[in-house]
This record gives sequence, C-alpha cells and structure tokens, in this order.
Amino acid sequence: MVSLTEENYLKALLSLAKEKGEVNVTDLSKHLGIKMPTANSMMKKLAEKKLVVYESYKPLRLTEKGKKTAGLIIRKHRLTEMFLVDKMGFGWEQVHEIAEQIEHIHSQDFFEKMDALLGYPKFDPHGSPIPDKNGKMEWISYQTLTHCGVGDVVYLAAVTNSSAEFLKFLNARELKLGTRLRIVAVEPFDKSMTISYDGRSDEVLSALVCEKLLVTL
Amino acid sequence: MVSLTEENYLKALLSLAKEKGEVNVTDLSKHLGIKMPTANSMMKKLAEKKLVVYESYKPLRLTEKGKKTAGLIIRKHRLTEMFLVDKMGFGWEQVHEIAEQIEHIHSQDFFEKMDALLGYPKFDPHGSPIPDKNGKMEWISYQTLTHCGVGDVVYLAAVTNSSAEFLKFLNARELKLGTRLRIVAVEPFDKSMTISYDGRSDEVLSALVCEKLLVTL
DNA sequence: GTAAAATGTTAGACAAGACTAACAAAATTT
DNA sequence: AAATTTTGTTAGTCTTGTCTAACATTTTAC
Repeated sequence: MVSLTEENYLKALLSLAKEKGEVNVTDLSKHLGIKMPTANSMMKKLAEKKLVVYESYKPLRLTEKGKKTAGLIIRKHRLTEMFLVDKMGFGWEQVHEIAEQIEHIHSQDFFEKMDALLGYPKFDPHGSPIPDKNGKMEWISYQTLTHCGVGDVVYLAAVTNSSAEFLKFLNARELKLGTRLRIVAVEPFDKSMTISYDGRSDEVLSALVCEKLLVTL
Repeated sequence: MVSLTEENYLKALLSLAKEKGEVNVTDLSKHLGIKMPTANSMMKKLAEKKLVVYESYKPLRLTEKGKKTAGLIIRKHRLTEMFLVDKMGFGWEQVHEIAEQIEHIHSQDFFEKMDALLGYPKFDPHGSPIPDKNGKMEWISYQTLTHCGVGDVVYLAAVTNSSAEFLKFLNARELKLGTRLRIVAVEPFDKSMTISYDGRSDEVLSALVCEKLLVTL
C-alpha cells in the first residue's frame, strides 16, 4: 500500500523526470517544500518498496512499478480537473488545488465514472495528457512559444503551469487553449514577445510567460 | 486547524450523541475501531481545542464549536452522497465509502458548487438531513418501522444504516425511499414483520431490518 | 589539481496518532 | 455493602513523516 505522502513523492518524481530527465534530491525536496534529509529517507523507503531505484550519490529513478503508480495518480488528478471544469463549471484556474486532494481518493469506481461521464478525455483543461488505465502517458512534444519567431502562426495547445495566478493572467488576456496566435515581434533584449490573436492585437508577453505556453503549428 | 483524524472523532461524537444522548469513551472507541486509551487521549486534545468538554470519568460532550465543526463535516459527507447519486449515477449503496473520503476535502467552493448543482437539497440519498452552512441539522423525528402495528400504512422516509450490505438487501426487495408500506402481520415471537408494497406482497423483514427503517404516515 | 561550493547522507529529536500493560474509579450484582 | 465487572485513565512504546546539526562526497572554480 502507498500512503498519501508517498503518492506525492512519486508524483513529484514523475513530473521532475519529465522536466529535467533525471531527478536529484535537491530538486525533489524543493519541489515538495521539504528538507533534503526528509526526501532522502523517503527515497530509501520507496526503494524498499521497489518504486524507486536508489543508490547513494546517484540521480533518482522511478522503477516501472513506480512510474505506473505515479502515472495512475496523475491520471486521477487530470480526470478530476477535467470533471471540475466540464461537469461542475469551475474555471481552469480553480481546479488544480482541489484535484491535488481528490487525486488521493481510493475508489476505482469514482474515477471510472468520471472518465465515462467525460467521454474518456485524452487531455486535461490545461492541455496535459491524461495517462491511460495503466498509468501510461502519451508525451506529445509541443514547443514553447519562446521557440517561435516573428511571423509564425501557432495554436496554444497547453500550459506548463496550473497555478491560479498564471491562469488568471491568461484569463485577463482571453488566452485560451486553441487560440490562434501570430507572433508580431520578439524583443531581442529580454525575449518578450508581441503577439496578436482573436480580437486582441499587440499583446506583449514576457519570456517568463512565453516559456510556459506550449504551441503547435 | 482540525486534522482529518480529529474530524473523524468529531463526526463520531455527533452521531453517537444523536443515537444515545450522551457519549462514553467505550462507545466512541468501538465506533471508530480504535482502543480506549487512544480515544481518551484524543478527547483531551480536542478539549484543549475547545471542541469537546472533557472531565475525568464523566460522559463526553461536544461544545457548540465542536457541534458546528462536526455538523459541517456531515454536511460535506451528505452533499457528496447526494452528488454521487444524482449527478454521477451511483447507487445509494455505493456512496458512503466514497463520501467518507471526500468529506475531508478542504474547499468551500467545491461543496458550494455541489450544493448549487443539486439545487440545495435538504436530505441525502438515505433520507438523512443535510446540515446547513452553519452546521445546524434539522432533527426530524421519524419512527422506526418496529413501532408500527398491523394494518398501519406508512412511507419509507429514511434508513439509519448506509452500509452497502444493508442497502443491497433493500435493493433486492425494491425497497426505496418513498415506498408506501402496509403492515400485514407482526410475529410476536421475534418481532419480524410481513409487509406489502408496490408489486410485492407479504415480504418478511426481520426486527433487525425493521429497526433500521424510518417511516412517516 | 586543489579549494570552495554544492549536493547528499547519517544521526538523533520531535509531533501525531496509534498500541499494550497496568492501574483506578464507577457501576452492577448478589 | 462487599465483590465483581465494566469503564476510564496513566505510562510507556511504536511508526510515519518531519526537522536540525554534523559529516561525506561530488562538482565547479580557479
């Protein structure tokens, strides 16, 4: 059995593995807001449970079992977010916090019902893929807006940050998934971008924002 | 702040207070499936938080603050049960377990949304009243079926047990809330009752079942 | 290629929430 | 009303998940 705390460690490991390839204890502890020795001893514990490969002074890796377990938690998280938005009328900026708690509910039925009511969605409200029932996730390789150049026309496919602050920022600018964006200018000094879309023209976005926006052609 | 564990103690105290008036440590610990000393020390802890009145060797009482806190947890539980049945299509026998977990979610918005989507229901799928936003509960005094006599005609208003086993038993006999029941006979020896309703006639219910069925005229 | 910085580990403490064993008080029986 | 049973309490232990302080190893900088 995996405790709620352990579930959060596994989820963090999977997220960090995506972002950075390999995971070290420092990043893990920062991500979870705990101290290094705490993370360290948890890694040993998860290693005993065959969820993590742990060797002293080496980067951390999830085992296949660990990946599956983590994937299934992320599945529950993302199904929940989708349910909250589509079936309960929440905004995409409100759902992360709630899903963070509901993902730990122990009931297959509950999430299967959500899945069915939603029509077996493949993506959550932030454009992230929903892992399948085996915890497997399709890793679609979007580009960040940062990588686009002047004149490019792209579609907003996903955001890499689900915090309420960031999503409210996007709401205020009517930036939604699927929006067609045209890059008008890129400021060489700070990499901020001027983009046009829908009714809006010449909206300026800082590089910090642009690198959180994933786009397709 | 009240921990998940503390919430469960408060809920147990409120339930037991209804059933029996006053609560002792033995009943509390049996109800929660823990040992007496554990319950005892938690009572001291809750007393320090002004949620419980604790005096050595005296019965336990919730303070007003304790009653409100417990009422609000029960509110979350029952709203959830109603949501699961009405909006997600679960059977009334499936929802207790899930609600037991969801009641601990910390999000006003989540339960307010449920409440609104359900149209501000006053009762849960088992006929129990849903406490208001101040944790106050209307205590409607139904009678148990046990108290009825031959020839009485009553309506099933609520059940006092939400276990899957019991509710499956009722499902198998098509006994639903609102069903009009006619008492055909009462066996003096074991108090079992023969009742007729809907398409069914002469269904025999043991006293153990009858005392869990609450009815109105 | 050594010194400094960053990163990782060990050891020991602590709080929450559970337990058992032993003792104390209250209630019940006779 | 004394003996017995039931109920309640105290004391001390354990596990989980956290911490700090001290130490060890790796990496980076010069």
